[in-house]
Amino acid sequence: MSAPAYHHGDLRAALLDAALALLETGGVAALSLRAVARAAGVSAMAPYHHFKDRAALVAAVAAAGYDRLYAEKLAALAAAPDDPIARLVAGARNYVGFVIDNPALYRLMASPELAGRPHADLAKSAAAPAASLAALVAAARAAGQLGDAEPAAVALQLWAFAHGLGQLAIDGHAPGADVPALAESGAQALLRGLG
Amino acid sequence: MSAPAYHHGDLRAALLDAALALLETGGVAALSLRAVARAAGVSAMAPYHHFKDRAALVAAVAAAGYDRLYAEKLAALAAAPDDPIARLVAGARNYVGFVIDNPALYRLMASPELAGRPHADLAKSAAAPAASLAALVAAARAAGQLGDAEPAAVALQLWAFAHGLGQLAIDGHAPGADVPALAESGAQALLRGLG
DNA sequence: TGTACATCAGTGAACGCGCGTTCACTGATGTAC
DNA sequence: TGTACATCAGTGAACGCGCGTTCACTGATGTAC
Repeated sequence: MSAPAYHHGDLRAALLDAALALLETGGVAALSLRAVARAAGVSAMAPYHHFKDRAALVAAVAAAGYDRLYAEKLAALAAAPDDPIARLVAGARNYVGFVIDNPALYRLMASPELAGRPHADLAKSAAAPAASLAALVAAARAAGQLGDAEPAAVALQLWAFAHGLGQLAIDGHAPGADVPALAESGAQALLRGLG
Repeated sequence: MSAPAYHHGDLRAALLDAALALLETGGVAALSLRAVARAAGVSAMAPYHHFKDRAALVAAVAAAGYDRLYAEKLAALAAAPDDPIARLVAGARNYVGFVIDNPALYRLMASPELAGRPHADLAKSAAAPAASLAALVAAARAAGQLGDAEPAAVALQLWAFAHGLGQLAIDGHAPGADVPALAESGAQALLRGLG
């Protein structure tokens, strides 16, 4: 609780925190095992007791990102009282808000570096947001609010819009715009046009 | 014309070609000066006669990407006889097609690596697609096809949709989908809903 | 037409760097008896 | 309660790698006279 103990206590969590901080500072390129260890005040080898290799660390950071995205921005919508379309629109706004608040983390989550070979924990974490989107689209469809549009297609199109808008925003292509408002009006328009 | 000459002839173009090939093979990470030189069959130092440093090479590759995107996919739409909405929809389809055909190149073009400090040639090349989108939106607006929607917002929302759909597709999130068709129907719906 | 010479476009060796990862180790902790 | 010992979580030195970039160089080309 004072002098640095030999055993850290919760080094895994500390490494993930350090990785997140490095990520937002220097992007994915800054996410080296050595830098993370350094930032956590631990020897270069210590992370190997918690992560098989660099790829495992990167995947764990991304998985934590999906967990936060779902918990902070999407989970509440599943049980909200509003009608499905309104919840989808709110979801788009929230999603874009997450991207803007965590640019480097989101870029990592969407990075092709992870698309390579599959990582079990990551796949599980990434599935929650996708499932909540699919459920809302299905609910809207069941309520007759989407005409006869194909649910999987609607979900993909809505996701694409939110994903793209968030990326453009964090890449500096929407200077001065009220991006969350554009997320809402765009999602609304897309759903209306598809229905 | 036969034995490798001391003077290459057009090493700059050869280096850009080699860079493109490396990019599609191994992603941005594979785009090192040494690897490019190696692929072009030239010493590690030769590229420095054509590019100030690695960043300049990367920017030149991206600029070439924007040039191709505009020339192959967008330029013809400016003068096409169809009404503006139809041309915007076709532009979205073409844009997504480009992304799918050139995944690594597109990722580089959209990469934050380039957003850092500005590169004159790159900015010029990137401006052409943006300008053609803006012009089509303005034409649609003038033709009364977009109600009183704000043109800059419509352009950004449409771009976001195409950008996001392309990215999701190349990241493997649209397996089995007819992505260009989704680009069309989504753009159509978005524009209809916004107008 | 010939020659001198500046310039251009390449070479090749070398540097220092941060990286991922290996190896053999050691101190701290927990558990069986 | 005490002790033996397995296991866990850390250390620190060392490796080999590809990289960007520097330096001093050299062969090929083009131009002035």
